[in-house]
Amino acid sequence: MGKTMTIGKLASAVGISVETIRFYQRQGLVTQPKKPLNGFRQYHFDTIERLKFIINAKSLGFTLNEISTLDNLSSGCKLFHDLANTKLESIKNEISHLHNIEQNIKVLIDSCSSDCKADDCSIAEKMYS
Amino acid sequence: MGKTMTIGKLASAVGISVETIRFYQRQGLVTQPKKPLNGFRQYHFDTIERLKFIINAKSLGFTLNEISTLDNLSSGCKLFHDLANTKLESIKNEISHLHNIEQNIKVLIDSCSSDCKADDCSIAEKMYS
DNA sequence: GTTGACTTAGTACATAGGTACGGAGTTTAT
DNA sequence: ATAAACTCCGTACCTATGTACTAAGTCAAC
Repeated sequence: MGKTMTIGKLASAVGISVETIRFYQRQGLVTQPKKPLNGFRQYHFDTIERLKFIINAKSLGFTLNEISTLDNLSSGCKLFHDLANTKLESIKNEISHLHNIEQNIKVLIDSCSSDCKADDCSIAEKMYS
Repeated sequence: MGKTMTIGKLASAVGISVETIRFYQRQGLVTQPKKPLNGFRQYHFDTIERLKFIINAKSLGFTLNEISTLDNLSSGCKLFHDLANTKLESIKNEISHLHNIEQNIKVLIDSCSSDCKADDCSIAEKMYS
């Protein structure tokens, strides 16, 4: 018998909730161990690493769907490289989109004093056009 | 009789779907005119402006909930100024969050060649920790 | 040997912003 | 006058990521 644990221990070992682990199981991101006689499933130590991988990938902006296509890195990192480059592009796009919005909001904010009649407010002029 | 139109004309006037206008009505963002005898509601011309306001606000990153608290600009633009400043802050935060992610992904991408064995891959080292 | 903490499975709920569908009535164009 | 296009209302569905809850069974501690 190696290092195994129940789902609760696993959850606190990686700092997420039991419900979240179950959810990842339903999504196919984590495999569910077989049910033993007493009914309490035993999770292998490796599952901690798998969950950490998922958590790290999420923090890098990967969706659960994307993570599920990665499976893991044990067969080399080419897949990861490719997905990471794609993600990098989409993040750059998001950033420039947000920069645009930022600029537009700044222009609006600066375009009139902080409280004016609607009739001569250039914010109104811009927002209703 | 002033300028009124059915929902379909309204929708094509502002370039969104009928379903979306109905959705905005359900959300309380647009008021629904009374039902006349023939059953086909007539929308006032002003509703075009209201919808344009909503569409513009959305493109500035405001949520429908936020837009509903704005109501409109006819009572001065102070409310709008305040919300816009708050939104500007949150957009700046989002941008810096994305910049962080961008940096982290770049580091990962550069940290190993594009295809290596899992054992000596520094990506794996970082993703499983 | 009882109390409290834990696990099981399944299902419902939540957010945000819509999209899609169905059947019945109405209007418009030819 | 008839067919196509439009409108009405209500409801269900969609993505993404979980959270909450129930009822029943089990384990561990004192």
